[in-house]
Amino acid sequence: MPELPEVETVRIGLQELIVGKTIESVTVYESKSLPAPPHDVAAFVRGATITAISRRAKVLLVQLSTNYTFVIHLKMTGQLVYRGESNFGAGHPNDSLIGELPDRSTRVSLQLSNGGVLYFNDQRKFGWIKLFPTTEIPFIDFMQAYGPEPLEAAFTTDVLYDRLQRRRRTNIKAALLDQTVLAGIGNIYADEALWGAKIYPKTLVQELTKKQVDLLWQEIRFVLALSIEKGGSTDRNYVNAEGKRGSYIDFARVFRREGKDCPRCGSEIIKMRVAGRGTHICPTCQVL
DNA sequence: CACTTGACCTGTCCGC
DNA sequence: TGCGGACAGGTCAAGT
Repeated sequence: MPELPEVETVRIGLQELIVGKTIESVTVYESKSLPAPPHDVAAFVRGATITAISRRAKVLLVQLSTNYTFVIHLKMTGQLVYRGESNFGAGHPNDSLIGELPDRSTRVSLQLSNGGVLYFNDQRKFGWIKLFPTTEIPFIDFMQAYGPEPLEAAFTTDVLYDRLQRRRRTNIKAALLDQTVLAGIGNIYADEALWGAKIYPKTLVQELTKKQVDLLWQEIRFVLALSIEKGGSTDRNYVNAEGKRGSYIDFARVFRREGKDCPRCGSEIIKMRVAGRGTHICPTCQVL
């Protein structure tokens, strides 16, 4: 579900809503979602102040004053929604996509000292929250394996070209979804960027010209930045920290637009299967 | 080793 | 309406 723009949108929202607030208690509705002895977690975080929210790849990091950090992966259907102050005890905002909380997909909640509550909802239970000592975070195996952040200045077109060399014999769609090549792209933005660069998703990485990679680099940055501006994509479950939807999907050129016209050439967009994932292309613009 | 497939879960949608 | 099957934005372990 949430890819880089969605996770970044949640991060921005949480930064506004919960930084500086103190954790009073933790409620675990589903132990799979917070895989640790709950008593330990509750004891470690009680009384801790939330000092910063950051993001690496699709992972959110909620840093606490006690030198511990919550590491959170939303996977396909995870949501982090804050309810407090203005709407405390009064149901929910009218423009929120979700209703009264907790609901049946609520897995964990954090009660804050101001009366606000942060809810972790996750319909499919793939997502998780883990607590780590802050100093250990850079050494966690999956954190070490992540490729570069595509929106950082250090991510040049040459960096993309070099990173792609580790998956020369697979197709470009699978390579873009590989978080060790570059971090943060998922199914939506892989399809959108490949359409932008006019690349057929089954093209082998080793067949791509440098010129194609340059264009792909540009399109990756374009779609990710545009989506953050639009508050991410709400196709099904995704909502931001206020429970509101994102609007990138209204600007999508191919994703979930099968049967509709390609905005560039007017051909009918088709859906196919690549790297085990539903893949949307313009059969005229994107050819081998 | 590089790469692909199935499993993890719940919910929804589509065809019969 | 009911029921079975396919599918859904991510990532691993297990398979080839």
